[in-house]
Amino acid sequence: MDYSSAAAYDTSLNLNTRPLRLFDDSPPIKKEVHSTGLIDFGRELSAKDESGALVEELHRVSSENKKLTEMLTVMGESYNALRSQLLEYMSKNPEKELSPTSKKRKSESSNNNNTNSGNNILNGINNGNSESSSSDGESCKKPREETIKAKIYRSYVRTEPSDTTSLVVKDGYQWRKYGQKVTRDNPCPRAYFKCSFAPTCPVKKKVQRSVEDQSVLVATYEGEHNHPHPSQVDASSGSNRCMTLGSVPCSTSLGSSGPTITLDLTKSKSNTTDTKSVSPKTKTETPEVRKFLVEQMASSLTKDPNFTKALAAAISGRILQHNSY
DNA sequence: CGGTTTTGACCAGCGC
DNA sequence: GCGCTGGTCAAAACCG
Repeated sequence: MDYSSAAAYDTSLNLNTRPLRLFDDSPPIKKEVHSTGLIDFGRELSAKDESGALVEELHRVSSENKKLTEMLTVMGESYNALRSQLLEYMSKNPEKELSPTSKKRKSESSNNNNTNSGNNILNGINNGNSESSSSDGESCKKPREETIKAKIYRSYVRTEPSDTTSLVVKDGYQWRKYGQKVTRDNPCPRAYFKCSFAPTCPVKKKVQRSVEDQSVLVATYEGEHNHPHPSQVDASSGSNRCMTLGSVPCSTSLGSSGPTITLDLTKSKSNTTDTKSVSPKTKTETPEVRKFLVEQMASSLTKDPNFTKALAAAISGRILQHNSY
């Protein structure tokens, strides 16, 4: 997931996580003092200007805080509205939604159609419900079908544009590749992985490049890990391997244990330009792809009821951190 | 030497 | 029944 693509739709929060710039190496106040040549009064003017600037910054931070609170409220309302709509729709159309077909392959193809249309922004939240419902009606199916009951998640990972051959999605887990296949609707091969961290872990992963934008890897996870995350087991390795998706600073991961969201608030605006330079492919991808990526990201964020809390805590923590200096 | 990757073969679902 | 397709298996190759 790349926020540079999201920026095109102005979904970024555009947060000023460094509101106080008074202690930078080159504060504008001192420059102004030097430029006016009032060296004798510079110290006094600087103190007055600093206090004035402090008040101004305080007002600005307060307004931003208020703005953020409003945004969080709107986001929560949107989430609730979206969720109620989904529940209402599912209650009205249980047979359509829960059991599109009784056949495995058919259900997946319909799933792909939803993905390509870009309308189903809730895709990936919990396709397992529909799958399990469909398989419940087919109890005579072979044991292999039982794996369908597992939850299915889909995540999108942008890779280096120059790297068009790798099918590696770094999500922190250990995967063993057991197959590769070229599918009909996509010239790029699809790789099949099994979780090798635990011998009994049933989770499988399919990785294939997007047809529309080959710099985007589509990873489909099936099942839930029956073991803790490797980063939690091997804490010494640390450093959030799971969230280091290539060089992308911000990412979403729809893991089986629930969505894990990282907002790298430490990145300055200058770094966002670096992100853009990393993925010049953004210019060539279609608006549909970008819109879908944004919708995927938005759904990943809004689906987590704790997201607003975490976001507010992170922002307030950053502000307080800078205020304490 | 053990784990991983590659790759052709095989199997099962589905449409005609 | 047959062909197409996706998913999986398993032997060989590869690698640290």
